Amino acid sequence: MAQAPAPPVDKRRQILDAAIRVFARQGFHSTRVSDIADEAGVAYGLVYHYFKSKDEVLNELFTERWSLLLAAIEEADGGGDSPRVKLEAVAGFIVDSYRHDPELMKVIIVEVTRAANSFGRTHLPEIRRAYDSIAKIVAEGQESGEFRRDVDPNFASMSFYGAIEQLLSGWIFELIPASDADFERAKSLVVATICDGLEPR
Amino acid sequence: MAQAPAPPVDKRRQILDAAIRVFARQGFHSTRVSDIADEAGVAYGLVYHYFKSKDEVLNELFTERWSLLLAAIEEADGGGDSPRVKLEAVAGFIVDSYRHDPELMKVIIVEVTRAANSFGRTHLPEIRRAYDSIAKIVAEGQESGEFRRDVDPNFASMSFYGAIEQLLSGWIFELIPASDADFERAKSLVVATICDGLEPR
DNA sequence: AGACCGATTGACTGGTCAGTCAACGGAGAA
DNA sequence: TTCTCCGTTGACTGACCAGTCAATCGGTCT
Repeated sequence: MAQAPAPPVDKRRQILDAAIRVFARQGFHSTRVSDIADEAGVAYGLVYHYFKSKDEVLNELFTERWSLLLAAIEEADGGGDSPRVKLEAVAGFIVDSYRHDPELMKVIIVEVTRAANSFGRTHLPEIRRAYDSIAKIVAEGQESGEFRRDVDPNFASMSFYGAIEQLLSGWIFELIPASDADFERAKSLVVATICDGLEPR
Repeated sequence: MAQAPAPPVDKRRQILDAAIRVFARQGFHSTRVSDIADEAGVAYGLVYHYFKSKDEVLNELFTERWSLLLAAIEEADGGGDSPRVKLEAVAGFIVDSYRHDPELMKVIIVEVTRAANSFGRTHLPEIRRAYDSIAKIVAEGQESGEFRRDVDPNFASMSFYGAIEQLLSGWIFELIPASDADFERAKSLVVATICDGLEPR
C-alpha cells in the first residue's frame, strides 16, 4: 500500500531540466520530443509517461516559475514599503531569476510570455495577474501621493514590465552586456528610469 | 521586349495582404500556405511563383514595414528638435503604425520582433538598428545636458522601446483599452513616463 | 494562324514528428 | 519461487504540410 516513489520524482525532474536546456537552445518548436528524451538520458516513451504531451512539459515549466513571480510581486506589495521600494523588489526578483537560471527565463519569456499565438494565449490570465499586481502597486503610490496621478496605473504597469522584459531580451540576445555588475545596476536603473525619468531633476 | 506586368504586381500584393490577415488571425506557424492562397483567392502554387517559401512571405512583410520604422527614427533624429521631441516622434510613429494597420503590426511584433527563436533571430540586425538609433537620440540628449548621464543610452533605449512594444501587446491582447483617444494619450504618456518619471516633480 | 512565354492551376510527393502501444525488467508481496 | 505492479523501453503509425511540377491558360508578337 505504502510506496516510496523515489525514482519517479527523479526522472520527472530530469526530463523537465533537460527540456529547459533543449528549449533554450533550439526553441520549443524545433525541439522534438526525442531531443528532450536524449538530453535527459531516458527513453522516448518515458516523456509520455510523466507528461500528457510536449506542450504540457512547457506548461509545467512556465507555471512552476511564474507562480513564484506572482508570489514575489504580491509579497513585495504586502510589506509597508514605499511604492518605489516595492517596484525595486519586483525588478530585483525578475533580474535575479534571470541571473539564477537564464535558460529557464529565456524559455519562459521567448516561448510563453512573448509567444502570443501559442502559449502566451493559453497563459494570458496568469500573465495578466502579474500586470495587475504591478498596476496595484502604482495605484497605491498614486493614492499616497508618491506617484503622479495623470498616468494610468495599467499603463505604467505595462511600461514598467515591458522595460524589464526588454532588458532580459537584450541579455538573452547579447545586445547589451550581462555581467553581474550589469544585473545589479539594471535593478536600480529600471526603477530610476521609470520613477525619476530620464530628464534631470 | 517591353512588357506591362500589370497583373503580377496585383496578385503579389493580394497574396501579401491576405497573408497579413491570416498570420494575424492564426499566427504564422499554424497558417498553412493553402490558407494564404485561399484567403487571397489564388491557387496554391501561385504563392510559390511570387515567393520562394512561406518564410519569405513573412520576411517581405516585416522588411517592408520595418524599413519605414528605421527611416522614421532616423528622420526624427535628423531634425534639430530636442531629444524629448525626437522620442515623441518615434513613439508617435509606432503608435500610428499600429492604429493604421493593427493586423500588420501584430504580425510583426508577435511573429518577428518577439519571436526570438525564428524570425527574430534572422532579423536581429535590422531590429538592433532601431535600438541603436534610439540609443543615439538618448546619447545626444545626454551630451546636450537635457538627459541625465548616469543611465546608459543602450539601456534607456531598451526601456523605451520595450515600454512601447508592451503597450502594443496590451492593445493586441485587449489588456488595455484601445480607442483613438487612448492611442493619442499613449504617445505622450510613454515619453512622459520615460523622460519625467512616475514620481511628481 | 502559329509560335512563344509568363502567369496560373492544383494534384501529388517526400519527409517529419507527435503520440501510441506492446513488451520488458526488476522490486517487492505472497 | 512465482506473481504482480509499474517504471521503462523504442519501434511504429497516422496525420500533416511545405514545396514541386507538369499541364493549362491567355496575351503578344510575327
